[in-house]
Amino acid sequence: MDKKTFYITTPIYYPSGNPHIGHCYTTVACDSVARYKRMQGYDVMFLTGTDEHGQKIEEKAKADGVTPKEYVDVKVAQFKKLWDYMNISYDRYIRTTDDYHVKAVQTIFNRLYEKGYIYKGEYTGKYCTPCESFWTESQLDENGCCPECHREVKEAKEEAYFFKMSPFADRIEKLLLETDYLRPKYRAQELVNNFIKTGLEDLCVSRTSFKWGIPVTFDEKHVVYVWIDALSNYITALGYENEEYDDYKKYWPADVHMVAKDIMRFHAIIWPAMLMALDEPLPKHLAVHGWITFNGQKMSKSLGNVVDPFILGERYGADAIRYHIMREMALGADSSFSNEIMINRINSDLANGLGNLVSRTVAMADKYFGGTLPEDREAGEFDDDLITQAKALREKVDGFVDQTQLNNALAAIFELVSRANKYIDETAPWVLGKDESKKARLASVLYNLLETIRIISTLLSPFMPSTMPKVWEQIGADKELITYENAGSFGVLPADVRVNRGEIIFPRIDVEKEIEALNEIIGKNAPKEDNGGFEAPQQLPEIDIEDFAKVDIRVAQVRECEKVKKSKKLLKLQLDDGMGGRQVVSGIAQWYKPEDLVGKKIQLIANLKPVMLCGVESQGMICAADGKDGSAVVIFPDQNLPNGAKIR
RNA sequence: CGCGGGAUGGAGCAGUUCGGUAGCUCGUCGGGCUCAUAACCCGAAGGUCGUAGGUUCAAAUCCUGCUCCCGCAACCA
Repeated sequence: MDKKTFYITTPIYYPSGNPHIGHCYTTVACDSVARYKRMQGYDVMFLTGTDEHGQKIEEKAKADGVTPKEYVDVKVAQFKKLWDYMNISYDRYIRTTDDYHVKAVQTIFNRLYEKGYIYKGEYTGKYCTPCESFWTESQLDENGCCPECHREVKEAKEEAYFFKMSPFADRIEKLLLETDYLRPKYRAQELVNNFIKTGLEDLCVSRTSFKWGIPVTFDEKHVVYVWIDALSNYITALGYENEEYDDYKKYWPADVHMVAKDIMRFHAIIWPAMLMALDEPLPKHLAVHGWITFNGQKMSKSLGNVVDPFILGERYGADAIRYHIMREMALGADSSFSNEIMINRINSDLANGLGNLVSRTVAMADKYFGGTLPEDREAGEFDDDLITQAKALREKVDGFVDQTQLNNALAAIFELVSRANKYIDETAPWVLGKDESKKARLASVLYNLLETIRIISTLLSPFMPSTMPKVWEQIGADKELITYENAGSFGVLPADVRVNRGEIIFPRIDVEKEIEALNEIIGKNAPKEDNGGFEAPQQLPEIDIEDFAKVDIRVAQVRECEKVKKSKKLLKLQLDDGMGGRQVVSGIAQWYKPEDLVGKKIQLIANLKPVMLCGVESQGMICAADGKDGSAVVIFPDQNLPNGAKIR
């Protein structure tokens, strides 16, 4: 008799840096669902991995003076170390550099080509000759120039293979709007409006501008561009078109792909299109979650250090981190993360709520009965309410897990924790303890509490796998009693259950001291490691003095300044350049108000070819440095300089 | 008018689908209890639900205008 299967995946992460708390988010959630499903008796396949090709990796490796493979090997070890640390129970780890994956991708690519879904065409984009890089419109800087060197880019063409998307537009629209594939559903409208109604563009699936990728077998100068390489991991890892594994029939289609919202688009549109082209079944659900924001800002590499999961885990335990992440996470929405929020949550839910419940219950069993409950019982008035709620919990949690609403699942569990704490107050066991004739009643109360804790801890164990066994030890629950089946019934522990007082499960944390300690760690680590989060960009190729002489930089004074209406980044400046004045548009509106600039002297690149930005002409560019948080900082020359003075 | 999300007591959020006394967590204040990790339980204060109109017997909820914030606009979870 075959067990029902359940296949869940994380995205394959891009190892261009070290893993941070953001990566934990998706992975921990998937792990909890995977563990829950295993507990329910499913045959679970939980896949995670790394997406190891691409230009950025190639560059990073070069900068470090190693081969791309050497580079990713190191990073992958970091990822795996983090997953071990967070108790991630993945069944399989796929690397896109794995041999079997490479071959399978080539097969898939060839098949799509043979079917006529892939054709050779030309990729048109903005090309920066000095940097030898293509950029998309959105990657260009505020002046429409190369984001690396801020020089002008030009339209250029490159031979490339394309994947036809349009044949699948209708089916994808239906998938998004009429099925429950996408979670949360409300994002479907956005996708359809933005991408399908505007016409699905064919997708560039090969590149010739870098080498670190899977070669196209029939055209060796091309490598497979990210889509077909990365997305197909979900099936190659099961053995699709390869001999390494043989689980495709068993596990596909996936039950849940979990992703963060920034890659929703690829999983909501491109991935289904690929599968349709291959005539393979579509995954059942795509669960999209938001980002962890830190003090209102999106997580970034530099902030990643601030909430280094290893440091946090060391101080509070992996389970506490897991709990916080999942309790905070709502499907689709962002959730804020700060050390203070996390510590408060650990204190109120884990220490005060659950930990203390276990502690006081076990302590009373110990104190009044020497650790072993007598078998006499006497029911009382508050019992039914508690027992009913306890027995109903499993079904509630099941529902939320099936909807991948883990925050709600945890909320439901902790409602019962609250109920149990209240029950203690209602029944006042310490009063019963003083009256010899109430021993049977007291035993009932404590037994009911132990049973409630057993149910709670069983259902919580997929979320907090390393601490729940400690709870079982303390409440005297034998391992074989901890089952999903038993979590739905009351009265499982033996009547003469024996408890074992143990160490405190979730110690209370002193918020102020802890924040201080963390800040100290951050203070020590951050600047040393990376110059306050700032990485100096690579130096550009050498130029001679003639090249420099071509650039005409001058002092100019801002006469008037106003926002460009249609944009949020642009300011329109009227300058006195000593040559009759000119208008310049600059993308600094996020950091400067018009009144900050009026009257100031600035540095003007005077001979830059004029461009239209948001319908406004810009006859030059003003000099600004990149701040470490990505801001622009205008360089102001001395006020005494005459307008039009040359800078060299 | 590129697309979308949001604006609810001090903070963070739910409620808006199918209008009918505004709810949760944390925090604050008062009380209770003492088994427990200064934890637990009860109670209270605190919101004209961004703004201006409209529909209605009735609007946080439906419609319209406006303001502010945020995300996305093809490759960092």
